[in-house]
Amino acid sequence: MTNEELAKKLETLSELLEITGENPFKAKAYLKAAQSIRAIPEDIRSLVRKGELEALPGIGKSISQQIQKYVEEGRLPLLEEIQKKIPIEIVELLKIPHIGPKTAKILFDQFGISNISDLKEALFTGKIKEARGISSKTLSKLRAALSNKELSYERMLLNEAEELSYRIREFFGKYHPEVNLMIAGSLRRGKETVGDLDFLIFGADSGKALSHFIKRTGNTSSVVEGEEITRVIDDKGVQFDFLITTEEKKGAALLHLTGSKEHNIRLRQIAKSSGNRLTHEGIFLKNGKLLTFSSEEELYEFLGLHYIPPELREDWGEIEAAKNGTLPKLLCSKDIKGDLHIHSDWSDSSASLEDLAYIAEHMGYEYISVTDHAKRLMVARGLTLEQLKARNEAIDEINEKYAGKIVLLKGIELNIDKDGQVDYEESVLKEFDFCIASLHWGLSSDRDKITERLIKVMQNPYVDAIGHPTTRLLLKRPEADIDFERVFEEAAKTGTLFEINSFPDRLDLPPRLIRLAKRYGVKFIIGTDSHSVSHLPLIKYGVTTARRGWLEKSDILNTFSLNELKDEIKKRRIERMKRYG
DNA sequence: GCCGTTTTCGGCCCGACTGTTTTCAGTCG
Repeated sequence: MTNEELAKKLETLSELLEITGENPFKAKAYLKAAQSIRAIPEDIRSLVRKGELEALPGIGKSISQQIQKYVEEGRLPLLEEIQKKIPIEIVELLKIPHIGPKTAKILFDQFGISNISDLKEALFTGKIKEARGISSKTLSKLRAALSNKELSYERMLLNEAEELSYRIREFFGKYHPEVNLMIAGSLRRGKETVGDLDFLIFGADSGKALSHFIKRTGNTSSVVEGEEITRVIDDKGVQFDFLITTEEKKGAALLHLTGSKEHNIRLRQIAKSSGNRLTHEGIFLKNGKLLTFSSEEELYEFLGLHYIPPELREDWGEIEAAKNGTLPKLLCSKDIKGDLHIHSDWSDSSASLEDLAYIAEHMGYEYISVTDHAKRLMVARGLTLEQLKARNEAIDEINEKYAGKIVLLKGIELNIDKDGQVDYEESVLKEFDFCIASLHWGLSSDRDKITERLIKVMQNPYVDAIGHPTTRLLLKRPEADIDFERVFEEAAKTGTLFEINSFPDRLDLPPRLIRLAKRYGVKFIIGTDSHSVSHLPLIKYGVTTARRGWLEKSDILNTFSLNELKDEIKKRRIERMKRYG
């Protein structure tokens, strides 16, 4: 049982309450509770044990009791009660565009439809010809939505979303240079995965440019074209939202379209508490007069807040921090002095050492760490002792050739075996400048077992960092079940660094765990896990993820100069040797 | 159901767009 599982259950409960027509604010309360649980890094079971559930925002007496039952007996009493009235699976229907709680209720009441396959059958066999409360127009929209359903739900990885947004930019830049386009939404916040692309658009003939864009995407069946909002879904199912605004109003519009929704709600509450109304146009004062803002900075200032960078806008405490002036001074890309997780063609990358040196120098780095796979990872051509020796000599040669330009550190990516041991003896390990240890097998074994493996490996004096710690693959494989409270508590003692892996399908650690680790005093590195020279620029996604985890320059060891970095690694190894060696 | 530095009761973010229920409800972000 994980926080995520409980959050999903509470969300389902919230949706069922909406469908059954309960007090909508009660339904919202369950949704808020779900969000609260998803945002915290601590295991919900330990909060229940400590009796601290009600300290979470949006969780009061009643929901706390439900959660307690769930943790102790694996059931939510309210869910069981509602289940008697309506099948739980009906929440599936809400995923379909144009079906909300009211329409779902109508479908169930009038036709007994409670899942997608029932609905499909009913729609396509003509079982539903007319319904009270659902027009024939809506029915044909539903048919359209269901016939290409699998296309419309997918989320994109951050890099895919960014590349797509550049193509949209190019289109407008080429054909409509007079309009201004600004990227907003979850892409601007740097969220790990992106559902749709949001753009602000302003300037002369924005409407005309958008009509052109709609024609170009070709798919006109699902277009929404209003005065202010244009929505298009392309033939791959990707949704583009455009908000038309003006130069004077673009600050409020950008804030609105960037979100997150939860962040916006908090800001509107703040405006409201002083009698004003915050909308996408600006601030409506008590007397009805509209104040406009051409930048977000001015708007935050009006609300009495320091400027909040988009990456922090999740209502995870940033508003309180902006009020008190305690926002972090976030890390920047230019702070990074080197990439500490790179593979070469000595193992399974396509990049030669010389390629890497050349690119790294041109990226302005001071050093990189070549962390080829260690011998037990056969599929990735892990290095034998002989190969290792030869590779290290090759690194020495490159370092001589590039002296004064870039330094290649002799690194390795070790495999953590089932007992928390790694691939080589200490006599071999001590030759490396930098060792990352990663989990590559046994990812689905039970919580205690994986946790123990990590704790054991962190006690190895030469294991400097843990690579892609949760082992998640975004949109593919969930996080391994690991007790990170125990792991980070131990890491604070062992001085083990935690990687923020920049590869777009990993972005691992996730931000909520970064924040937990930081609370324990853990330090971090950012690595790309590059397997080709083209991967080195992916570091920016690692930086974004670190920013979403509220990290500052001093939290990340690869913002240090080479000498500082070496000293720090040495210091930490000596400390571990004293304790565990 | 939750919440409170004006409140333990009476609120709970805000608006665009659509379709149709000629004054508004439902969906969406």
